[in-house]
Amino acid sequence: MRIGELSRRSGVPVPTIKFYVREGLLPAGRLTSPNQASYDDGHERRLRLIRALLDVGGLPLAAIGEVLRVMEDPEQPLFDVLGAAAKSIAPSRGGDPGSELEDAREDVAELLKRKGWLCEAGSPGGESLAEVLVALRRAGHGSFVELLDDYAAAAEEVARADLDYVGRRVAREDLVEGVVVGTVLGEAMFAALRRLAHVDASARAFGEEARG
Amino acid sequence: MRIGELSRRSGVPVPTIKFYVREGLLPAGRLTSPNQASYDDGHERRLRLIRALLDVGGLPLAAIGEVLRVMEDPEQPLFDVLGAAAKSIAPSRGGDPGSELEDAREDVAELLKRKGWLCEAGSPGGESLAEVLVALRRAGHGSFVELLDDYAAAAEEVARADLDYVGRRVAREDLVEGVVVGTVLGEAMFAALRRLAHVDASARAFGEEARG
DNA sequence: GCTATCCGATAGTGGAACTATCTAGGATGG
DNA sequence: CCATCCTAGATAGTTCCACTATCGGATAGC
Repeated sequence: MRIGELSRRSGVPVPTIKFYVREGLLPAGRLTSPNQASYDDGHERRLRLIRALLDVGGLPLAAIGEVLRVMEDPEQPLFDVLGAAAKSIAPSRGGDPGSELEDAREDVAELLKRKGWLCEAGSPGGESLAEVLVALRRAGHGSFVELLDDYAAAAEEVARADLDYVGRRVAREDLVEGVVVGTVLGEAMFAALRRLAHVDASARAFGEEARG
Repeated sequence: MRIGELSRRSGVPVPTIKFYVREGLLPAGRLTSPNQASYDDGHERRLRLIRALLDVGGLPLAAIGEVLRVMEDPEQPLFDVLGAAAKSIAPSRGGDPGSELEDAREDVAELLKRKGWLCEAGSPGGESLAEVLVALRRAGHGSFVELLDDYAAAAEEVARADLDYVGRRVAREDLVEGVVVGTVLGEAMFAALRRLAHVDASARAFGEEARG
């Protein structure tokens, strides 16, 4: 197919497709003549993945590029694919390190020990968590961390479900994509469900009269 | 205190504070003379909240402004504060509505019925969820929705914990802030925990050798 | 009086994600 | 074989967002 059809099928404008090719997010089409190229289903699939990660996952294009590069490389151990997906999500906010972050990192390490989780506190997730704890304290809501254990228990459940999902895939390509999609879109899915659960929980707690 | 000290205490540059005042995110200081103003702890607190929502929550300033406006208005029912916080998070992506979204909305309605949740499918959370389902299907990972029920169960747990947290607050101001912080930063906290849980779960499933 | 700081206003910056335009060439129906 | 539309590749421009810089006065505190 030519770029016009790819655009029609995927819903992405032609100039945007060209832009993604320039940015290295999408492989160029196979040239059939100096100014004519053909695209296949792989391009369409890739394009849909990019849009999903961008629109729903909210990842910046640069992060999407990194994830795709790791995904594509068959040399990369699967473990690193998961790591890359996780790392790309982290907004990587900068700020003065300070002792607050140190304290938070210790809290994270304690949590991991308490739960017996097999991961280091220095991993991307651990760093993100420490940053969240710092932000909570700086915003005057340090007591929110009391919910850490409840949250962790729920996260464990979700992670089990996620792993079950990717475990069902056989081809490496599918598996890798499953990890990425699961990590990124799963986050959005859970966030939406959590908001719905909030509505339900507060309707039950405060009663229907709170709506009027 | 004057703006310089506010800046030092909060870690936000003076021009940025002025910018936030211009944008209506932060009330102006109390003028003590035509070109001199004084700021108090409330300003500092507000500033920390803005930075937390911006840096960790990733909310755009416009959304933060809306949330703050709802928070400040004592006329607003608490229920709406939660709604505003939830709505602001939704990335509000636009695209052709299509029948895909209709189908997804039905799936959401079915889920709510199945779980017996007291909320309408048309709420912000429901719309977000429907959009995620559409994105999953468009990306060729429609089977990921099989995890919906597991995710929903975990979301229920988290929501219970959240409500417990805000329920402990007495003053309306604190309560409202608790809702906002809980909604926004709680999401980031859970996301980080989920990534840690992924590492743990895959370490257990694939064994330690997967690291090398 | 002197220097650091401040107020308010206006204009400029840099990054992200496109979008527009242009040239030169190819595809295709009649 | 010609008119019309499509295409590749290149360059430049746009929009939005979150700041950041600069300026002309005025004030604080010694």
